[in-house]
Amino acid sequence: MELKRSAEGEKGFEKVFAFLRERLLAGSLKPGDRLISERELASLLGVSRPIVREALRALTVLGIVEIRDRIGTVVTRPDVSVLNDFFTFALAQQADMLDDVMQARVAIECQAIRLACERANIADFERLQRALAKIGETIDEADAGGMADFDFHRAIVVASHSETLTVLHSSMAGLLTHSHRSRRELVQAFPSMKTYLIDDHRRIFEAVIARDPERADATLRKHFAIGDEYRRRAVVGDIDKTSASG
Amino acid sequence: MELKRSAEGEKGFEKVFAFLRERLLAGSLKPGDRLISERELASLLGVSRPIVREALRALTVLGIVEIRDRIGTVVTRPDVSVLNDFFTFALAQQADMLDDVMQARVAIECQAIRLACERANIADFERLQRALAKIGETIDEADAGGMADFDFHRAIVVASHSETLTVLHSSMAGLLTHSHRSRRELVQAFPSMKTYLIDDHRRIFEAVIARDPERADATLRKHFAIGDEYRRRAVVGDIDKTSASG
DNA sequence: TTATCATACTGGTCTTACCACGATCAGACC
DNA sequence: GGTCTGATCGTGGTAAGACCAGTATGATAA
Repeated sequence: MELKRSAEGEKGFEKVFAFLRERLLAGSLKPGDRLISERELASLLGVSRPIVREALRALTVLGIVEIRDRIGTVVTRPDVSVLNDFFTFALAQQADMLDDVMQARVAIECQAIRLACERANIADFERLQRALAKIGETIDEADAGGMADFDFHRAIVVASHSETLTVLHSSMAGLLTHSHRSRRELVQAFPSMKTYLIDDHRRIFEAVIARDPERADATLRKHFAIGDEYRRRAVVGDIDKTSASG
Repeated sequence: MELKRSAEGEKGFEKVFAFLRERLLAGSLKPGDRLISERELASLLGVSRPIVREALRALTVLGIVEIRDRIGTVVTRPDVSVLNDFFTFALAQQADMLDDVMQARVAIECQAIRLACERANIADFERLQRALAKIGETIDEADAGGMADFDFHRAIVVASHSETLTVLHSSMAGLLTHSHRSRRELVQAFPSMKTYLIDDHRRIFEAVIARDPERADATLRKHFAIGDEYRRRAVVGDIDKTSASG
């Protein structure tokens, strides 16, 4: 009983969580490792099994460990789903967050495309090219078109070879997929969007090929701005077909 | 046939979690609301209290609810700590992620400063000015200097008035604080860093004041690039300072 | 009316116990 | 001797009941 006070009032759950976090952060617990059993952990830290399970469950939702039924608890590589969950909940309670998330997406992609200009390899180029072609093929389809659009943008982020940027971008994917689709549905309303979508993405692609970060960033940024403009026009019902691109 | 098992194999925890998620996503549970007690929830869903606590704990680490001792469980506004925890763990298991996180930070800040140029108000300007002054005052102190540096950058993000960008930036704060400090420790080694730090931040400030997104972005980006350069030089030993006691 | 206190909550935790299944190894069979 | 089989043990998954320590609230006493 007296050993419990290992760290100033840590209250059971905190104790277990801190214990595991320590090992995980210190690196003594690495992905693939199997934790000791819940019972051992419980007796080791002087807490009950339910408390241990609370801590393990907490680490599970954080994507740090995975509880395998009748097998044990193993450390996993950090997973994106946490961020997905978070954004899902966050968005549900703050609908106005969508614009915010969009801003974050722009941030991530514009940085990613700069890195992509430096780091992209042949495979990345090919993936981008395929995505670009797909955009042209599916220009008249809302669903497939939105998918192709998203794939292209994801290819940019992947080409940055930055795990963190990819993770962040993916975490917003769920939310933005909807955005992509609704944008695609505007194609029928704005014929000029076809050229906008195709030409813009082609210009972006070319900038990456040219390995010109500034141009790529600027082009991508303008691409987003024009997309916003279209959406704005759709909202106010200002249906026309002027210019585009630019 | 039993109602308990009618929920398509949902295994207790999943059942509770799904139940709460449903309410949270549907909006019937909003921030500030107090959930029913654990005991009620348990009997309502036909599970035991420890299971309910697992689910509540899961929501807690996701920053969705807050369990208040002897008060109850209340729904909170989405909190940053989730992302903090995630990035902390993720980084611990992938040390090479630090550079990646830095890239993400650059992404967030460069986007934030663009928004700040549009949205910043007087209070934001004042906060930036104070942070700028602080940087000058603490130029010779590693700890306080690093703090002032970070405060300035945080002020930029805050001035963007974007919740998501702020959240993301904050989530990387913990990791990057260390980076800031070590960078500050280079000041003694590179006297030229003093002018770099002061002048750069002043130029960034001025660009925001001028509400010039392009210039602000470019200046901030250059600021980061120069910082990288200093760090690179320090790594290759292009200096000869008190190499010990680092 | 006010102040005090008993009581019925709340969450926080522990304990014990059972289940179903995977892993393992001993023994039986080939 | 080698292989297959099966019982046992350990694992996670869960239930039920109990206790503690505070809080909130109401009733009672001043």
